[in-house]
Amino acid sequence: MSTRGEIMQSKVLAVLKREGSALSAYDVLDQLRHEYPKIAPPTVYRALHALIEKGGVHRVESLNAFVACNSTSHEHALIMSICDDCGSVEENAAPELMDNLAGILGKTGFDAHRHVIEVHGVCSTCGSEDSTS
Amino acid sequence: MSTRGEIMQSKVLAVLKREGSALSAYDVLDQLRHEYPKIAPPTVYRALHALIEKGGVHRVESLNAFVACNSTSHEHALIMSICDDCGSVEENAAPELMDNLAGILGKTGFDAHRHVIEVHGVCSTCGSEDSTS
DNA sequence: TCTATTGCGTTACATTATAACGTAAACTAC
DNA sequence: GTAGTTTACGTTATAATGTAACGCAATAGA
Repeated sequence: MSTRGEIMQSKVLAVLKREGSALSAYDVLDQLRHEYPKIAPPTVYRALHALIEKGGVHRVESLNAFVACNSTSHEHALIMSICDDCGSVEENAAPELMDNLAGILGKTGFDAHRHVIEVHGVCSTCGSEDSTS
Repeated sequence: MSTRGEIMQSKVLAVLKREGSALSAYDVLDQLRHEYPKIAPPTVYRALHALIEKGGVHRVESLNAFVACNSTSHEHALIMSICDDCGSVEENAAPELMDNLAGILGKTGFDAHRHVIEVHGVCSTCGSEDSTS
């Protein structure tokens, strides 16, 4: 096990954790440039891919962005609630929903490998604020 | 009501329908170049956005691609099953699953506006084929 | 130490998507 | 029908996202 890549991975993860919201790979890149002025996209993407493998980071497909995993139990299929106001991303495990989904797809003969469940809307914090724009 | 944009929209939709699978905007562009040699990305994206508004086309977020809607009833929230072997995309309406999801999110105070439910895997056709690679 | 492996830095490029602007088509009113 | 308005088009340019490929350097194992 090489520990070589893990320095960069922990830096990337730290950046993502500092924000509660999803960041694009290039947002992460910009943050890391302070410490590593010559860093380039492949380095960031390599770290992100490794972190996704490990489950420490999730890709938000509908934003082309990345977010630190903050679910206590590392589920492999979860619901992501994305607030279009403030950008926050919440994770929810919902085993019954997954069972339900598996049932529906099972009937069609589809063999599911990966689930992307992303819900866009307004989080409770933003929703309860006065909408005095 | 201008009918002006609809010519291009119907061309784009025709291309997407000819394939059962998801196409990138640039795949569509290449197809249309036969008929419109000078067509450029904004034209295709404009048509795609209009078609998505109308419900004739869905965006596949996890592929950055587009697919013609083939569900009989135009549901506004559906499950897309994406075969990673052959690229085919199936739509399934699942009202109970949506209710289930709404229930889970309702408890968290999240107000859902748009659902992205995409399942990657292997379709029944590809799954039943001999895997003599 | 020697060697194999792995991931890094770097350059370059591929892919996906949009901004901005002038123009032409279609619609509206007269 | 013609003037004014709107709308989408074509065009150019560029932004944003993501990867291929290569040589090198660090680590691991013998």
